[in-house]
Amino acid sequence: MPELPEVETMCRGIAPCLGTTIQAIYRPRCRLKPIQIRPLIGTLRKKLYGAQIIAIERVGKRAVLCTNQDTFLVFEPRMTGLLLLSDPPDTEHLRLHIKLTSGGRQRGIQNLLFWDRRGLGTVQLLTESTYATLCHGGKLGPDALQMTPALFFQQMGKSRRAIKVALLDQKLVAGIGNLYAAEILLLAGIHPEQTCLQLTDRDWQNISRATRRVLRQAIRYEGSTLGDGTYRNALNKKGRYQNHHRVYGREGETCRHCRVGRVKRIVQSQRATFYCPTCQPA
DNA sequence: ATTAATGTTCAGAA
DNA sequence: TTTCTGAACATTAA
Repeated sequence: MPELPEVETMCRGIAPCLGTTIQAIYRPRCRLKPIQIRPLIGTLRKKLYGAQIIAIERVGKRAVLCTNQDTFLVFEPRMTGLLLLSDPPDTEHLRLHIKLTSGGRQRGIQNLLFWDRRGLGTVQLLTESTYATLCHGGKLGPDALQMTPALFFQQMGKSRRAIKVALLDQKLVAGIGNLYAAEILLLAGIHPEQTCLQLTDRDWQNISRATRRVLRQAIRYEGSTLGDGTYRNALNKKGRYQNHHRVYGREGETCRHCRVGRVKRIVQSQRATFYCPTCQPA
C-alpha cells in the first residue's frame, strides 16, 4: 500500500539518519521466508560498513539511502514494508536492522528498521550507474509530483488502456498506486474506464492538477493507514489521510465530493476501482 | 476448512 | 509493440 505520499513520509521521517555512519547490519532471524536482499547480507555488510548516509531520496515508491561511497541502498516497501526509527509493530516481521552512529564513538546511536508483514518488499544496494538506470533508464516514468498536462499526454495520451490502469503503470508515471489513482480521477472528474485515447487536453489538465492536489494533501496528512492498519510513519504512528478519502474503500456510501452520487466499485486489471458516477460520468 | 481479497512489481504469455 | 495474467507472500474475512 505505500504509494508516493507514504514513501515520502517515510523518507522525511528517517531524516535523523542523515550524516550518520553505518556501524552494523543485522537480519533478525524469523521463521518466515526471508525477503529479497541483494547482494547477500555478508557482501552488503562489507560494502556498507563505515559508509556515511549523505542523502535520503524518494524515487517513485522507493526510498533510497545515498552513501559517501557512491552507493545507493534502495528500499522497496511494496505492499506492507515500513521504514522505522524504532518501535516496530512486532518483532516477528522485522526484516533488516541497521545500526548507525553519528559521533566518532558511541554517541548518537540511531537505529533504522525495515519491517514487512507480507515480505514482498526488497532491499537492494546499487552502484551509481545502476541507480541512474533505475531512475532514468525507462524503468520508471517521471515522478508523479513533477507531472504536467503535456507530460501526461506524452506518457499515456496514445494508449488504448483505461486511464485508471495507465496511472498505475510505473513506467509511465512513478508513484501513483491503486488508492491515489481513484482519488485523483474523482477530483479530475474522469470515469476510470475512459480510454487514454479518448481524453482531451482539458482532461489531462484536470488529471495533472488533481494529481498534485491529492498527493500533496496526502503528504500533509502523512499518508493513509487503511483498515488493516499496516502503514505507519517512521515513528509507528498512523497516517491521517484515510479520514479524507472521497471514494476509495467507500462503496455504497455517498460521494464526499458532490454529496449526491453513491460510490461504485468495479474491478480493473483484477484490482478494485472506486468512483462516483455523478462526478465521473462515463 | 477452503477460498477470496488485499495492492505492487515482475516474468512470461497473448 | 502493447497489453494482459499469474505468481511472489502473509494475513484476515467470508
